[in-house]
Parts: sequence; C-alpha cells; structure tokens
Amino acid sequence: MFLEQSGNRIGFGEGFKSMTINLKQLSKLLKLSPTTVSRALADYPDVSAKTRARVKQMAIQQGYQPNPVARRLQKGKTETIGIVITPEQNYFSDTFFIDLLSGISNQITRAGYELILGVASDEEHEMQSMRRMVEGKRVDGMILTLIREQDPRVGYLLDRDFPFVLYGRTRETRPYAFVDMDGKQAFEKACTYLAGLGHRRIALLNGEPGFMFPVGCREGYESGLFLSGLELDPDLIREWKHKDPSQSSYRWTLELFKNDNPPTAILFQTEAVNGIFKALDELDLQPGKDVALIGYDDLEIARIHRPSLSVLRPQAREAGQRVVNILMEVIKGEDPGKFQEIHQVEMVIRETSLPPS
Amino acid sequence: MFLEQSGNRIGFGEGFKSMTINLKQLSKLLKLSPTTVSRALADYPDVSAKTRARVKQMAIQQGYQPNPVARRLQKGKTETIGIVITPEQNYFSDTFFIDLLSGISNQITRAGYELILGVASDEEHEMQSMRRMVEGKRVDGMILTLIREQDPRVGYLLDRDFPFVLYGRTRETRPYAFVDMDGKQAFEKACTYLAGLGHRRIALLNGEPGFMFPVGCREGYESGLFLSGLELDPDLIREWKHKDPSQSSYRWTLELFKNDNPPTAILFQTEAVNGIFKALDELDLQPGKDVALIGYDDLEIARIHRPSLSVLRPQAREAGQRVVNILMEVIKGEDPGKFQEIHQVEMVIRETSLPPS
DNA sequence: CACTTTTCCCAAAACGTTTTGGAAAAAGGA
DNA sequence: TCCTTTTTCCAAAACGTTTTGGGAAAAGTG
Repeated sequence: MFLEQSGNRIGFGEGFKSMTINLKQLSKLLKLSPTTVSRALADYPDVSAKTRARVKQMAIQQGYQPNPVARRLQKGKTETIGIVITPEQNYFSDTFFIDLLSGISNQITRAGYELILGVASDEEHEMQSMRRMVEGKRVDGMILTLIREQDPRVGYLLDRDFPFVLYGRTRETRPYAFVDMDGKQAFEKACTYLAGLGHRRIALLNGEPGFMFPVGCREGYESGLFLSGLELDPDLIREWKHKDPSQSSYRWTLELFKNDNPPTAILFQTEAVNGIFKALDELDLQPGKDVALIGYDDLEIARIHRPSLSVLRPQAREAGQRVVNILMEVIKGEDPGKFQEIHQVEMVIRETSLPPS
Repeated sequence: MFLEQSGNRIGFGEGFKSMTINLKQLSKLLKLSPTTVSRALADYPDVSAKTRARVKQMAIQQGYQPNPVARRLQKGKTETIGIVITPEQNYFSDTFFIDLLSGISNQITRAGYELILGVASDEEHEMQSMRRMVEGKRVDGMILTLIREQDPRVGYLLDRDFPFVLYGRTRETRPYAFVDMDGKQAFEKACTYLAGLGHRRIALLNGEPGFMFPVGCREGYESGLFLSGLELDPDLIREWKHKDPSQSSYRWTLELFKNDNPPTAILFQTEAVNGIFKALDELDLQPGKDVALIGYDDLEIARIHRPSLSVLRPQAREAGQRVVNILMEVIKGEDPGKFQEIHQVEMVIRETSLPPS
C-alpha cells in the first residue's frame, strides 16, 4: 500500500509549510483508524464515549484542524459565499453598508463558511465577477446588494437555479429570496410625522432612478402625503446621482428653493446630506429651524452635526445576519419563495424635525 | 475498478447541483485519458499541437472549468488571500480604503486567487479572525492594513513564518514585506509649501497615537518646519480619535484658535475635515482665506467642497496591486525583506492653500 | 535494417477528508 | 450454552484534480 506518510517538514526557502497535523497522523498517534477519529470528532453515535473523549483531547493537544479544502472536496461544497461590491456607486461612504457587511461576515463565520469578495468598477464587471464565482464553482451561494429595478443578475441566477439572496428587491415575477427594508413605510411615517407638525410643502430628494430602493421611498412619500390630505407637487421631487450624491443634491436643493412656494421640509437619503447642508447654508436657511429635514440612514454625520439630523434608522447588522441565515436555508434546498422579509425601519427624532416657523 | 461515473443530475428539491462537466467526463468525450486532457489544458509540451487544440476546443464547447477545490487539494494551496477589516475605526468612510481594496481585489482575481474578508469589531476579534484563517488553513497569505506601532499581528505571523504583506509599517526588527506611503515626505512637502507661501504658524491635526501612519506625518511636519526655519510649537499639535474623527477634530480646532497666537494653516488627514470645517464656520473663519488647509487623502468631500480642499493624494489602487504582487512572491518563497516599498505621494493644490492674509 | 531518440499518451498515486458497508467483539436473552 | 442484538471500530471508496514515472509508437540515424 501507499500509506506511508512523509511526515511534516518545516519549510526552508520554499515558503510556508504547514506544520499542523493531519487526520492520518492524528489517528496513528491514537492507534485508531482515520474513520473513527473523524467520526469521533463529528460526534457520531457509533463511537464510544471513552474513545470520543480521548480523540477530542488529543486533537486539542495536537492542535488538529481538519483541512477545509479536503473536506470541501469530499462534501461537494465550497463552504463559501460570494458578494460583489461596486465602489463607483459610492457605496462605502455609507456606514450602513459596512454594518450590513459586518452582520453578513460574522454570521457566515459562525456557520463555518467563508465570505469571498469581489470589487467591480461597473455593472459589466459586476456581472463578470459574479459569473466567475458561480461558473467557476467558487461559491455555494451569492448575496446581492444595491439592486436595480431590472437586474440582470437576478435572472442569471434564477435561470441556473443557483442559490442567492437579495438585500433589496427587484422587478421579477419568479419567486426569489430577499431581505428588504420597508422604505415605503419609513417614508410614509416620516411624511405623516412632518405633516402632523404642520408642514404643508414637503419635498423629496430621492435616490437615483433605475435602482430599486428609491421606488419604495417615493411610494411611502406619496402615501404619506395622501394620508395627510396633501397634494402631490412634482416640482417638489428631485433625484440625486450615485456618482456624486453631494454635488447633485446641492444643485437640486438650490433649485427647490427657487420655487415660488418653496418647501418647509425635505425627505432624503442621508447620503445626500452634505449637499443639502451646503445649499441651505448658502441660502441662509437654518436646518431644522427654517427647513425640517429627515434622512434615511443613520450615518455618523447625522449624529454629530449641529443641529443633529433626525433620521430613519434601518437595522443593518440584523439584516445582514438574516440574509445569511436565509441563504443557508436556500443552499440546503429550501424554496426561496418562502423567504421574503421586509424589515421595519425605526424613526429617530433629533433636532431637524421641528414644526414650520 | 470504480471508474463508473454517475453522470450529471439536475437537482430537484435538493438545492443547486452543478450541471457542469468534469475532467473525467470531458476526457471520455475526447477518448483521451484525464492525464492528457489536464496536461493539454495546462499547455504541457508533451501533448501534440493537434490534440491540444482539440482538447481546448471541446473544453470551451462543453464549458469545462476545473473544479478549484480539487485543484487546491492536489496543489496543496488554498489559492486564497485573507484580509480583516475593522469598521469600528471608521475605516470605510474613507474612499482611500475602498480604492486600496479595489486594487487588491482585482489583482488577486487576475492571479486566479480569491480574497476572503473578515469583519472584526475590535482588536481582539481582528486577531481571532486572522487566526481562524491562518490556523484553519484557509488562506495562503494575509494582507494587513491600519497598522499599529506595536502590532501583535505582525509578530504572530513572523513567528509562524506565514506569508503576509503590510500596507503600512510597524516597529519590528525582523524583516517583513510592506508597501507604505511616504507620509513623511508628503507632510514635509506640504509644510514647506505653506511656509513658502509665508505661513509661520502651521498646525498639525494628526491621527490617533498608537497607529503607525501619524508617526510619518509628524516626522514630515517637523522636518518641514525645520527646513523652513520655523520653530516647533507643541501647542500647534493635536490628535483626533478614530472613533469620531469629526467630533474630536472639531473640538481640537476650536482649541487651536483659543491660542494667543493662532495658526494660519492646518495640516491634517482629510478624514477629519468635517470637524475642522464646522469649527472654522463657528469661528467665522473662511477656509482657504483666513486659514490655509491641506488634507491627506483625496476624498470626495475634498473635491466638491467650496472652496475645494488642497490635498496630498496617495495612489491607493496602485498600492493595492503592489501589495498583492509582493504577497505572491512571498508565498512563492521569496525573502520578504526584499520587498519594502515606500510610495511617493502627490500634492494637489486647490483652493485652500493660499498665502496668509 | 537495427538501434536510438523523440514524440505522444496514459495508469496509478497522491492531496486529506467524509461516507459506505460491513465485521469483530461485547452484551443480552433463552 | 447458543443465538441474537447492540456496541464499537475499520478498510476501502469517493470527491476531482495534478503529478509521477513510465511505455508504446513514430521518427531519426547509421
């Protein structure tokens, strides 16, 4: 037989050589078969309590860790989840996203999986990076973020029956798993709150068209106006761009106040806040005092600004954890259509949501 | 023999089943041995040009992709690089970091490797996450960022002879590979530039002690003062905190101007700019006009602010690529001490670096 | 032609696990 | 005691590659 083991050599000049023990060596030490050792460590019932204890103790003592690559080959799983991010869309300036990522990463680790990351400069490379992961058999499942209304990634994965979960939603009739924030309910809440304070001219500075998240925001805004008996005025709706949230929101804010009947309140995504503050400053309008503001996402700037910014606060970390838990179920073969979660968004009232002066 | 292949089954109810062909099936189709097919695809010289072409064509036609897990097991490599980030330190608000990550990710992909990501909430989890990767045999090498003066991670990896590259430097006598920005030269340049404009009171609002990057900044600052014949005044040096760059820089800026003889210029990391702008605003000082400003890192805010911020601009993407190329060499067994790169930092003069009024 | 060299291909081993399908030993039951 | 059941262990197969060490056929050489 070819059972001879060459033993461990500490590398010299040849880079790092693993100095850890493997299953065969461990089993030799224990005078047991690899089978039994493997099964003992996996808590199979067909190994006696005594030997199980003995095996586990020796494993710890020897610092044995099963080689994940070998296990993956045998199990036919990569134990890996993929995600692709696109910095061009200014995604990372958002504390929200890193919180989401943090929840995702920690939960994946807890499951004994890995998270592999792709960074793509645009939509095309985003797809390319994902295809590499999927067709290259590098992952068991994908997590998708920053979803577009028409998102080719979703169709691609559905066509292949490949496990995935969206953070967000898209326009797609086939069932798929997602975790989303209730942007609609959030903006409705914010809108009716402002209306309740007496605001009659409430503007919406919304995210870029083509992406899905501004859709819910707009729906909530319109619904909030309606519930408060206010008329929708298209002149009070503007959209900033992903590429330069500050720049575009700055321009649009200035424009909003050229209106004969300017707004007394603005709803927006917090990402755009710098441009708004800047514009208001130039217009000699005090945030909170002259114009009420409520942002979506609780970024650092929202807390530290004076006056501090009232915000809608999604629970990013929790959402990330849910995304992973759901993905694990989908990978196991569960029906993705069963996992469609819409999470509530909390409103944090700070200093920029006063009644109109 | 047990060469019978069960064939491909499209999964039903059992989750995703790979519908891709494997080497054995491909070789059967070609009426060749797996050996020959493998070697043909790898361009070995001992397979004829004709069969090589035939194999490659069939591989493409059948969409064959070698299973990376199997290859990793055979090759004894994970083909994977690890990185751990700590959002608590506000790392991601920095466009710089995502550019670095982008360079890293793309270069890793080009090498056919994967990047696995850990997100740790603090120093302890950072170490824990790294140990999981290293001792769990999940990566071939590590990339370290946001280095501390005394960084236990470096000692840990050196002790184990495990391949790694730092983005940054640390206090460690043993040789190790790193790519760093020449913060010293950058701040020296900025400082002499300001002095050349006529500034005599130049303040430094530096990063948090304990980390390595503020050390170079300070050295450059001191050297710049010296070269310009200016006296070092400890009252003009302050340090902001990683946890709340805006808050702490705001406080320290106010304090700087309580000085009997206040500064006419400030050097700082751009991360801290919001607090500085805010403080100056309260003090009724115009950035650029009343106080010259030069930041380190070209963040979005620097470009869009009016007046736009003069900055020192490190080439993050290129640095990321170098880190990966070096790591690949170290993994191959090259001496890490050979790879110690310090990259120049460019100065971008915009509107906030005028002579004193 | 006979011998050597080159060209082209392949069977088997190996990477380090988990799973399969028993089998020996111990315990239980009559 | 003999048979059955349970307990405890293990040899061999399997996952899908790459590498090793030839070996047969073709080509070159005298």
